[in-house]
Amino acid sequence: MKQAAPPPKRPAGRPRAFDREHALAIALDLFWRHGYDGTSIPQLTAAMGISPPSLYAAFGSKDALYREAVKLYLMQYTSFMNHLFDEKISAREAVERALLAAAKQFAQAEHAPGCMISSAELQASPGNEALAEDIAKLRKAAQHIMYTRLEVARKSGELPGNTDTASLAAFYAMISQG
Amino acid sequence: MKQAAPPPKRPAGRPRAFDREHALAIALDLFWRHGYDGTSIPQLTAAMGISPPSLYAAFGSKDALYREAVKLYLMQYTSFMNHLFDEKISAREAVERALLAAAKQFAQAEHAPGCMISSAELQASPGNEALAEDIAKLRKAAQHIMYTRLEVARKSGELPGNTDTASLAAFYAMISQG
DNA sequence: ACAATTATGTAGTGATGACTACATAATATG
DNA sequence: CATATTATGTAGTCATCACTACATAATTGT
Repeated sequence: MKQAAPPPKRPAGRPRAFDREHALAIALDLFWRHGYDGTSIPQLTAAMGISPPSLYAAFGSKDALYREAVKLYLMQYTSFMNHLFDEKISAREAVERALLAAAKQFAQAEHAPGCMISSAELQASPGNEALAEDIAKLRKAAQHIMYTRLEVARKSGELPGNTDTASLAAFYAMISQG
Repeated sequence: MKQAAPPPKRPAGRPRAFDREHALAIALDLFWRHGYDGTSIPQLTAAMGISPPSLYAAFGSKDALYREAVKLYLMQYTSFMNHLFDEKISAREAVERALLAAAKQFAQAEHAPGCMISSAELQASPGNEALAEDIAKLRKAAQHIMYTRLEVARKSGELPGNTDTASLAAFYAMISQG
């Protein structure tokens, strides 16, 4: 029970000496570029300008930091998927817009090339199997979104009834990740 | 000057106790699956059934072993590219056949999924820049082959004169690597 | 002022990486 | 048989990894 706590200004204790969000953005960039195993704690702390204990106090572990980076990645760089939920346009147009937006996104030079999720999947090394599986789930989820949209279109007669929507979704997913 | 050396049966010295080619094939499989950094010397020696000194005596270094594995990969698994040099069929058909053969190739369960070269490119970590650059060259070379074939078709009037062959080649390369 | 709490910096831990020194075994040639 | 040559096995080297123990500094609440 917090009693008479005004607006909780600060959580008490010594304040953090660096910007947590900025540090996370740096981690995202490095992980994106070099993968999980390819990015070392010394690299991260050097780029962030902090020491290992600060990193661990703020993020817990390398694994946890990576997961948070992926979360940020999904929030910032996969908004193009929203086109798929726009019911006011046809499925064909929705997919086309999503792919165009994705291409535009991934072509920007300020990011690392390619999709972080699909790149990460190939780099699975022993010891990080749990992480690799979670990443695989994410990729499959994205693919499932497109599959669902295509299924809706097929049932509404917009696509031929015998269209292989699963393959189509896989195909489009592949392209947007290339 | 070798004097009176019959057919050179054996090079003298203690004979190797394992099959070098078989060991190389194992290395290719591991590198393909887990990438350069993701494959450790203990992993390699364990899978080959030999000890580190034997590996180093036979292949020199991890870097050299990887390059040799890539060489084997190119010889064994990129023959589908040959369709592009078949002048008796149209460019469209050549590309189609190459893509189909590539898809069939990469779908086989006995190999690791995807293209070894393009997977490797994303895993570049500091310290292996030289290797990463060489791999990038290989990928660009493969892309250039397809580009050349399309250019021939364009100049011969088979494709519209304003076709963006470079983009087309990139597109097809992307798909075959997906 | 004092206690409680949280962050920081120095320095180090145990594990694992690529790679090798050294003695020894197995083959060729004289 | 002797010598040169090459491979093997044991064991270890040095670097780097993710992670942390510990003392200390900075803040909040009483």
